[in-house]
Amino acid sequence: MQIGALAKATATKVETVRFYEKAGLLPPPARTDANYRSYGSAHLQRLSFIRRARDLGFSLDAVRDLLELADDRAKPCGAVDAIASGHLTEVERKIADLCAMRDELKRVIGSCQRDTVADCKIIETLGPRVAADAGTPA
Amino acid sequence: MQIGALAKATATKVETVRFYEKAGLLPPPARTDANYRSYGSAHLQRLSFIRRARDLGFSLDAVRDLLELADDRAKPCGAVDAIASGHLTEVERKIADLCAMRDELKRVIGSCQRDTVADCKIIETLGPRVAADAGTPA
DNA sequence: TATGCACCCTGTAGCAACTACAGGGTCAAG
DNA sequence: CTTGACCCTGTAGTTGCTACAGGGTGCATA
Repeated sequence: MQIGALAKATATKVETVRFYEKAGLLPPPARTDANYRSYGSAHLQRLSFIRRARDLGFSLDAVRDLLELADDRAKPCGAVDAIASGHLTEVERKIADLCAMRDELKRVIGSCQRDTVADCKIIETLGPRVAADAGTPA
Repeated sequence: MQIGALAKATATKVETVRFYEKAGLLPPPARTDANYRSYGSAHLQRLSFIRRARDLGFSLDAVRDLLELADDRAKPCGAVDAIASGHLTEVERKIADLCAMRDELKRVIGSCQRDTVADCKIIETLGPRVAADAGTPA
């Protein structure tokens, strides 16, 4: 299987496959006489794993750790759980941050019904209407 | 006002202030004899504006556009609204994506009560249990 | 006066996680 | 035998900073 076929099978760009190899996530495959990468089903499985983990928002570092754990079937499952739970916490934090942004944006957008920037509540909210005194500017 | 004071007043790092200047968000201030940047209240206002917009998640490009609009008080307010609304849509999309991630993560994490990676549901979910056949691997 | 320290300067390199290109080689079909 | 689709390496770009390295400035204190 050439890199293009592997990429297509996993909905990944060819450049990204090579990037994962360089990043140490995907082991370097055998090469043909023409120096083309030649992949087998083990690579397909591994890249699928990487894609799924990335889709769940795991960082490349986390994916590397998960792959290492997955490779040693005797390792304790708790380590996997710890990575996933830590990531879940992080995702929940991001959601909370974004929800706060969303609420504030909605509040700000809803407050403006004027015509020009001079009266715009949005601009007003962003920059406090301090007297346009320059102090010691330029 | 020196760069350090401006930075402190806006909870910004000194390097970030210089970065905003290079990025064209903050106009270059006057310099002292020693070539130190010298800021006035106009700069303080502008940097505050930038910070607030950034806290709301606007990109630097969007902030640049907002600043341009804010500078011309005759401009129509609708342009501001368009930028903010577009950003709100984007934020809502991100929230939806993250919530989907969170739900899936919770599902996956909750499903595993085993001891080792061999039985771990999390790993199982990430890599489909295809027979560990290598096909034409290395 | 010296010297130490906090502050300032420029310019560049690094982070994540790719993506895109430049400038080539390979291979099968028409 | 040429066209096109594929492959190769290596580097630079993206966003929004952050962190140096390698200097200069300015004030207070011993």
